[in-house]
Amino acid sequence: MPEKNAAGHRGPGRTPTGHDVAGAAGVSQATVSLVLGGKWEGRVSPRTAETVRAAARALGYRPNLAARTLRMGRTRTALLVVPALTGEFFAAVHQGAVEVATAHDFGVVLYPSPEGVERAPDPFASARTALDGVIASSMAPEALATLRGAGLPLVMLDSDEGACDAVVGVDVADGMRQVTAHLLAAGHRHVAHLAAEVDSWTFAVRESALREALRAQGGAVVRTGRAPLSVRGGLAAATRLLTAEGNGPAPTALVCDSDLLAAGALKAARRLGLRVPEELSVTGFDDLMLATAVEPELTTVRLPAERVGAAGMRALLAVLEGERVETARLPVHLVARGSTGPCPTTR
Amino acid sequence: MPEKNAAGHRGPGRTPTGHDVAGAAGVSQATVSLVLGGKWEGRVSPRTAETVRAAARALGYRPNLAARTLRMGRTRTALLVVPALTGEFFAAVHQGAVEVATAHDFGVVLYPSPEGVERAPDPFASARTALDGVIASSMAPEALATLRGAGLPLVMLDSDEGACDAVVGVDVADGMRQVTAHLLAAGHRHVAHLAAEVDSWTFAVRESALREALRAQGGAVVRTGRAPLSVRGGLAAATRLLTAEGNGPAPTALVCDSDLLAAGALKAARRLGLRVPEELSVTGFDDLMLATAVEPELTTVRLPAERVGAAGMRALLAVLEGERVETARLPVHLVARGSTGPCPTTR
DNA sequence: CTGAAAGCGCTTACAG
DNA sequence: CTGAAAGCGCTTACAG
Repeated sequence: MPEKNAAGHRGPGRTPTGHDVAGAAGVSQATVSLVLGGKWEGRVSPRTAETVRAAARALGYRPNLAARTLRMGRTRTALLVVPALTGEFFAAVHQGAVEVATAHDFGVVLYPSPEGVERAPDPFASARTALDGVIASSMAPEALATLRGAGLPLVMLDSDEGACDAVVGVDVADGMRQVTAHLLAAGHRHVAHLAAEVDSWTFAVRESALREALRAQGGAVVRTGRAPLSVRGGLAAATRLLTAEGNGPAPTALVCDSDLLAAGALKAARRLGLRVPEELSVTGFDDLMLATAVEPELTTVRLPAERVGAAGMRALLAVLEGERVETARLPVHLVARGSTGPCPTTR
Repeated sequence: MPEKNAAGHRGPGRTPTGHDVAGAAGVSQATVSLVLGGKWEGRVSPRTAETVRAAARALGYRPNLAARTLRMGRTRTALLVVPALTGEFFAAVHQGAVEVATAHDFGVVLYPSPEGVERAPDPFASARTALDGVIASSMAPEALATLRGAGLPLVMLDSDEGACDAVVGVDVADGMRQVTAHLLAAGHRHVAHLAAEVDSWTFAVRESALREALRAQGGAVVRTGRAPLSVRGGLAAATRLLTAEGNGPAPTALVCDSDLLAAGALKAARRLGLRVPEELSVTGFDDLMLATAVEPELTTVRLPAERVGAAGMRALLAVLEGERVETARLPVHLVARGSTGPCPTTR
C-alpha cells in the first residue's frame, strides 16, 4: 500500500484522491469527477461545482493518470521514433539516462522546455502511460521492426512506406532540383555528388533527384563519392573525389547530401588549396546550425523540421479519429550563401 | 468499453489480458500474474509456468501498464528536464510534435533509437505513466518552478541548488583551470572572456573560475564581452571585444564560454583579418560537433554528457530507494586543437 | 441535480 | 501448488 514513495516524498500523508476531494467538498466522488472533467454543466449545480474546485485546489489534487488511462482505454500518448538525436550535448545526456533507465526497467520521458518567453506547457502533461500510436522517422529502421508487430497506428516521416497509416513527407526531390537550378544558373555543368552512406529513403531520393534534374537541364554528375554521415566522413570522401584523376571532366561543384558532409568538403578543399567558391562551389542540405558556423557559410536546403513534427502529430491524431489522412509533402527551399559562386572559366 | 481503438487497430478483437491468457492456459489469472512477473518459483509448478508462458506468447500478451501502475503506486518513469534540445534537425521535429500534442492534451514520449550496432532497447519500455521523479538541468529554470511544488524526488544536473535530493555536477571550474593553464603555458597573459549571456549556475562558475585561475597564475582577464548563446551572438560580441580601444592591453587569447561563441569568434577574427592561432588564440567549451567542423578546429573542453545523464539517472534511482546520495562532480578535460598557439610576441 | 455501483487489468495477501 | 477476492483511482451509465 504505497501511501508515500520510498524516500518519503510527496509531503505528509497520502497523495489526495478524488475521494478525498469529495469528502472535503461534501459530495460524492462521482460528482468530483464530473466537475473536474468539465462534464458537469446541466448535471451539477454551479455552486456545487465551485465548491468542488475549491476543495481540489486546497488539497492540491491531481487526478491519477494510471487510473484514468485504465478506465478510458486510451493513453493519449504518442511515441516519436527518431534516429539517435544529432550529436549535441543534451542529446547525449538523454542517451546516457536512457541506458541506465533501461537496465533498471525504467522509462525516460523527455521534456524539452521551450526557449525564451513562450508559454511553458505543464511538464506533467508529457507523462502518460503506454502508447496510442507512433510517429517514426524512416531513419530508425531497427526500431521500426519492433513497432510493426504492435499493431499500433503508425505515421511515417519522410518515407514512401506503404505499411503505415499516414505519411508526412518532405519534398527533398524538389530541394535537389532547386540546388541543381542554382548551380546551372551559375554556369556549372560538371557536378560531383557527395552522397551519404545511409540506407534510407530520403538519401535514395536525393541521389536520383539530383541525377535526373541535372540530366534534364544539360548538366551531369561526373563523379559520386559516399561517406558516413559526419564531418570526418565528408572530409575523407571529398578529398578522394577532388583528387581522382582520369575520370572524365573535373567537377566545378560539389553537391553534398548533408551539411555535415559539406562542412567536411570545405575542410578538404582548404587542405587541397582550392578556394571556395572561386574555384569550387559546395552545397549542403538540411540547414543545420553548422551551415552558418563554417566559412564560407553553406548554400544549403532548409528543411521545415518543426513542421514535420507538427504534421506528423496531426496526422496521428487524425488516424486515431478514424479520419482519412492525405499524404503530405512539405515544401523546402534553397538558402543561397557564400559557398557557391559562378563556374570558374579556367580549370 | 474500448475493445479496439477508434481506427480499428490492434488486429481482430480485443487486446489480450491476463484473464485471456489464464483461460488459454487453464489456470487462474493470479497464476498468470505470478508466472509472468517472475515470482512463481516455489509457488507454481514448473510445468504450469511453462504452459502459461506459452499461452502468453501465443496470444501476444502484453501486460497493461496502466493497471500495473495503478496497483503498484509506482510508475517507474523519470522526467528529464533539459533546455530546448540544441538546435538540430530532430530536436526541432520533436519540438513541433510536442506543440501540437500539448494543444490536444497529448504527451510525447521520445525514443532516440541507438546508433550503429548497439542493442535496441524495447521502445515500449520508454512508455510509462506519470512520474516517480525528475532529473533536471539548471538551464531550464521556468520548468523547475513548476516541478518544485510537486514534491517529487528531484536530481539537479550541473547546479549547486540545495532544494533537491541529489546533485550531479560537472567540474566546469576545473575545465576553465585547464584552459587557463594551457594558455599560460603558451605565453598568453592578456585574455578576453566571451561570456554567455545566460543566467545559470554553470556560466557563473565558468566566469569566476577563469578569473580566479588567471589571477592566481599571473594572467588577467583584460576584457569581458557577453553574447547570447549562438554563433551570431559570438560573432557580434567578439567583433566588439577585438576592436575595443583604450581598454588596457590588447588580448592575445579569447576564452569563450561555449563552442558556439567560439565559432562566432573565429568568424569575427577572419573578418578583422586576424589570423588564428598566429595572431589570436581562441578556446571553446563543450566539444560539440561544431568544434571540429570549423577551421581551425577548436581547442575546447570536453564534457562527459552521457555520463552526466547516466549519473543523474543512477542518483534518482538511489533516492527512490531511500539511499543517501553523494554529490558527484564529473571530470572534464581539455582537448587541444588548432585554434590555440603560442602568444604572438608582437602586437 | 446527485449518489451508488460497476468495471478497466493488474498484484498480492489470504485460504485452501 | 493453485484459486477467489480485494483494491489501486478513475469514468460513466443508471437510479433516484
